[in-house]
Amino acid sequence: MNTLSYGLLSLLNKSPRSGYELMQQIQLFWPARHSQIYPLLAKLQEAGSVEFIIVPQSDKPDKKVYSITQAGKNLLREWISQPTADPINRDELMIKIFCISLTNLNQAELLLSQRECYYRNKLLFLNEKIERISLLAGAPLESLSMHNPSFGSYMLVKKAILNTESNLEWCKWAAMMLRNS
Amino acid sequence: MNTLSYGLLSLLNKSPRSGYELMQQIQLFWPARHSQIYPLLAKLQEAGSVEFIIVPQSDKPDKKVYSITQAGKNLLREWISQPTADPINRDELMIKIFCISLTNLNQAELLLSQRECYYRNKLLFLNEKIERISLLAGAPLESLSMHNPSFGSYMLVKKAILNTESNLEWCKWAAMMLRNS
DNA sequence: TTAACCATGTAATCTGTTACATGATTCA
DNA sequence: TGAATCATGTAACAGATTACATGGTTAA
Repeated sequence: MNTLSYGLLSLLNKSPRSGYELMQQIQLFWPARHSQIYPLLAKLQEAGSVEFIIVPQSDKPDKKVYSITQAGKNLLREWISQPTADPINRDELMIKIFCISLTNLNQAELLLSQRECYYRNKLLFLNEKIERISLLAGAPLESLSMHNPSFGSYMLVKKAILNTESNLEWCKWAAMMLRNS
Repeated sequence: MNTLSYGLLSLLNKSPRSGYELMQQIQLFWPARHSQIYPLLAKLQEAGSVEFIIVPQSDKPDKKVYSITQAGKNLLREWISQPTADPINRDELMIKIFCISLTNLNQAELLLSQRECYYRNKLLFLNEKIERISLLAGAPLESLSMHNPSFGSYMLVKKAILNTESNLEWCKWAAMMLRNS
């Protein structure tokens, strides 16, 4: 059981999903490729933490829809009470910015504007996401209770939005610092 | 040449350092252990990107002090102009918060307060760091030019501070959301 | 007709963590 | 006396990425 396994269980704890859907939806809090997810799902199934049914589809390929078992829920609950590892952030851009004096102003401005664009798109995506959560929750988001099924998603997306906004702010500040050079 | 290698080169581009010092100083932008760094330094040296001298110390163990070579600088400069990978963030806490409804309010509040404490300490550390940069730079930080040797560090620490503040903000907001449950 | 999306899987490789190994100095 | 810091290295293992493999549908 590694962290990604718990991530998969946490999604399945909300509702049954296929491996493909899990792969798409876990990106926001634990980036992973399908080649990592499919073998883990098989292991979780062998261990009795999840089970699946094959759902035939006419327009698309058939899919395996996984559900969490009671054993899986217990595992997840136990894990929550164990010590939490520190967050890990790795960003190539910060290395490049750190030694930006090796290149010229244009290069530096390009790097920053590309990243600003990335964060802008991310914000658009996150705002769409929060609107979808709002519709699903059926209540004003600010008054959501911990037991509302949408609560977890809201907390997650809210954090992603705050972080992305602070990153955008930094991009603008950094570009300004460059222009004043 | 992987990203960590460029991270090491970017530090050596500022000034010569030992493997041990590199290990400590790279944590802020690319977390890595000494067991990853020492073999990479050996490879970089074989490739002619860095060189080292052994500096004997009386009170502490002798150390290898590495410097970047011209070839290393060229490598680094070329790398900056190549496409930049998206940033990667992984945080166990977000998985736990996502399925927090499995546990009780106390558990949830504990998780958040522990993380808040972590971010508070990080902020203290970063503020100390920025003061040291300020002393070193010998000029008001807000007017630092791109070619000042402290510019890169300032950009880096500034981003870390903005991010940590936004994370702290989220922690407080999330705790409030819980209390209103 | 070409690319994108849906859908699942395995193999090879690279990256990162934990553990093993050694040994001096300093501080509580 | 025991823990922490300085200092460098290797080995084993776990985690993550890229590439290989297959094949249908849909929209530009």
